[in-house]
Amino acid sequence: MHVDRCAMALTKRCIEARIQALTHALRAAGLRLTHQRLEICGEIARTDEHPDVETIYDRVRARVPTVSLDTVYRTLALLEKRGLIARVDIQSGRARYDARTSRHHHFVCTECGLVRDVRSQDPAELASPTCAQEVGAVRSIHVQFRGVCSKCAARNRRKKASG
Amino acid sequence: MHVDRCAMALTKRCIEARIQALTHALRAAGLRLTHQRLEICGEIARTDEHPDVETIYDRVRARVPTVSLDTVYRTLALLEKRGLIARVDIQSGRARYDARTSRHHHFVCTECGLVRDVRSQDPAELASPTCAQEVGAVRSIHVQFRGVCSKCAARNRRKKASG
DNA sequence: TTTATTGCAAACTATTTGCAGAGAT
DNA sequence: ATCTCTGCAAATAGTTTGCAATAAA
Repeated sequence: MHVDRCAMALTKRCIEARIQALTHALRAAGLRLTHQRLEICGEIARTDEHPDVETIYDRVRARVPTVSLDTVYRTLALLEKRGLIARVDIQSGRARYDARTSRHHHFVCTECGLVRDVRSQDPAELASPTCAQEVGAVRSIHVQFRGVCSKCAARNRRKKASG
Repeated sequence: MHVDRCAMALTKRCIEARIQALTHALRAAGLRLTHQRLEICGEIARTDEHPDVETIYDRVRARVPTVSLDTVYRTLALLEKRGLIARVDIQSGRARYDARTSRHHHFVCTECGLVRDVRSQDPAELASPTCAQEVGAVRSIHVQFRGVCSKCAARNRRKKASG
């Protein structure tokens, strides 16, 4: 019997739990749980295919024909801001270029946008796991460490102290 | 004496080598080494701050006032296509959302855009290296394995066989 | 009732493309 | 001389925003 060690299947239980987590968090924050938001939460919770905004919009529209694309954008942004869902692919709408061709990672400051090269210390870290290899042929590995750079952290401390 | 084990300084030698690599590759490919392209290669080679297109444009314009933004875009795209420089941040101009909150990585198919969750096998893999910690406080780690999914690979094989 | 949320439309940002003329080989 | 490359301008894609109307609490 073949056991897929990498499978991360989505059970009904799991979907329900996700919807609960999303809706409860909204309520707890004193935000309104509108019909639209409920359906958007449902769609994002019920899939693992990392849909883009347009796709979620289309699916929600099948249930709520009057929903607007803007509302989908706003709701997803809201959920992301609260850490309830994650945005894949994009940091900002801006491409940045790097002439360094050797393998390395990037530290990205989420406040000022600073990008600094980070040498990978552990060579093994760069080996693509068998899970990824099962999905397809891995050509490159991109690692981003996101956080707040020391400059921004210092600025924040100053602001806090003075404010 | 403090030794920065993570420093990746850019020496004059290194910059020259980069420019050589870029310009030679263009020539070798039978492409024209225009004044504009030379300056763009120079700017991208001489920095490690991962400038965005607008920034490169501004810098090149200081030397070549008549250069257009389009040319900068086109040249960078050309260099990237040939694997001479790398694009950071962006896969496509499209955000995708993920309701899974547990730590995991992503396999991204560069042909069809498929995104699949990849469980990280090695827990140590997720530890942020001290190099990154020196730049700032790491809040999250994003790992993307880019390549061609098995479906696309199969389609490519079929196309090749029939064509 | 109150105030957050919605839908519309318009604005905005980053990027791409068609085309005629300029310039590298 | 040839044919790629450039600059212009317009188009496009994805996303955000202002505002009056709507609906959740």
